[in-house]
Amino acid sequence: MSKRFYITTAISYPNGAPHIGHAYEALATDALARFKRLDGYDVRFLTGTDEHGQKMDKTARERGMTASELADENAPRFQAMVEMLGCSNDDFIRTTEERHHAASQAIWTRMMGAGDIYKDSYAGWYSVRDEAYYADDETHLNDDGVRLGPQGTPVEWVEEESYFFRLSNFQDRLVKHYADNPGFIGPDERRNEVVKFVESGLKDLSISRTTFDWGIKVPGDDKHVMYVWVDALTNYLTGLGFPDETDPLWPFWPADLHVIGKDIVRFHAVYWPAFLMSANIPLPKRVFGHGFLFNKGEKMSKSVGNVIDPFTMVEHYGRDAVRYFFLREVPFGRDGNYSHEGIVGRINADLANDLGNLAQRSLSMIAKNCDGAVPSPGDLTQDDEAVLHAAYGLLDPARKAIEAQELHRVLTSCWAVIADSNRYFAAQEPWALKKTDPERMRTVLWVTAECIRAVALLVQPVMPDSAAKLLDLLSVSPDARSFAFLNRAASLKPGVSLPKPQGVFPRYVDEEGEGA
RNA sequence: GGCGGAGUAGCUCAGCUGGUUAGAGCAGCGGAAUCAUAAUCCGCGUGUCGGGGGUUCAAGUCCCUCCUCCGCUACCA
Repeated sequence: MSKRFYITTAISYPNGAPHIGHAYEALATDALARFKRLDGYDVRFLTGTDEHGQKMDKTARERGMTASELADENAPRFQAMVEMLGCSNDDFIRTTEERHHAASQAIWTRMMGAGDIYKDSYAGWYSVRDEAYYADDETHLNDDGVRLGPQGTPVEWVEEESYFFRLSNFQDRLVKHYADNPGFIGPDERRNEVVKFVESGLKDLSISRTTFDWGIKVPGDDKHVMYVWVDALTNYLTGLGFPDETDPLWPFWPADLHVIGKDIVRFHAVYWPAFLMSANIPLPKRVFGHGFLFNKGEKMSKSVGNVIDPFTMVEHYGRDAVRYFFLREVPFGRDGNYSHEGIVGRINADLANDLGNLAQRSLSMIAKNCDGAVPSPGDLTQDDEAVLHAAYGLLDPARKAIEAQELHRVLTSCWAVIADSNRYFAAQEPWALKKTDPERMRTVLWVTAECIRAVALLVQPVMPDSAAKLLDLLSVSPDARSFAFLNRAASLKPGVSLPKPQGVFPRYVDEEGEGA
């Protein structure tokens, strides 16, 4: 039985349309999932939507609809986005589904049973304008005797009955877990922040609300709905059949990797493990917080008008190009920038010129000079061996990079081999060998095709469609495309006929009058 | 305020436990080649490594200090 690998994205909050940040997380996670699948793992990849909570309720009211209607309107747009991006998720969960209500209530009951949930009242200064509670020292009295919050808005003292989770009891266990499992939170700067945060002391967490009812009912107390995060985080369990531990999917738990945005690291690296400890469920192995995307250095916002719709983007540049751009350009875990110029640069320089043209120049020589079949190589020279060695040598470092979610590194090293191959091709001058030494020409073409095969195999996770086209051009059988074939033993068989070469990565040409 | 991170070529960044003339990619300039998607290959960088001080035979690389920027600092998600 192959090794299991359970990977998730955060679930998206569908109070609006999907934006590029959602797309980024989904495509990156998909690339990681595909990599693991190609590397022989039995992968389960879950994504979905987080549909409860006050914000959904509020947005729906503003639009004169129910939260449920709003969720039903937007959730399909997220599903469509994931599909449009070519994501290979095995499931798409919506937290409004019955299965999820059952799972959330089950984990609640377990935490309650462990004695970690108690009922009390939540009291504090509440600003209606800010929709936020403030601590005593965050407020002050102004000259009129009115108490104001940090934003300068009036606050009032409110008390709300609430269930609390004894988060304070988990401080030591969490700190120990971070120390014992240095890979639990990535990248390192995020772990640092979380550890310091937890070490500075944890307060119990209010985990129910009575001020609105758009949520999952607290078991045995219908006045309360669960705090959205209790519900949202639990989706990772629901996706595997929890609480039915006889579900065939349950063995995938604990999750190998939760891919999330850096803004919600705390929920995943502090609250979530504490909930699981309380419910006596094993902890996920790793939580990775990726960075944010900026439009030419500016944060995307509707008011600035620089929000990019992922659908538009993919339609315009192509799915694989968009996937490649984000995963190559932005070191995963850091913030990144995108711009029309940046994307076009990657499409033309990396895809069309470096890889696309390498394939085209070598494959068209094979088509014209080798009867359209894989050429038969003669003895290999040191130059041949060197470039092949580099190509076959891509896999091990790539595996290590993926363990740390460093997708960009995989691509950088692939392109280093592509550059090697172009240099090799130019230095060997097969077009000259055609007249002087046809056997040597065939060898050079075979070696080049092998390099392309290796690279194509390894870029499959990032550009599934384009990589498939490349492998088709090399007549690589569909069942010979996993990483188990990324070696010399599986090299191209001389004599196998090849289809007529055609461009895989078209060059991007700006349309007339198109702005950046 | 507290904690953490970062300031290196026009741009984006590598530079681990201090040690030959500080590197890569992109952009720019010049050349070669013509198999190929006008793609490819070769050559070209006098950078105060944020400022100042210090330790050392030797410091982007350690210590001190100052400046600038960024992140975290719990109940919207």
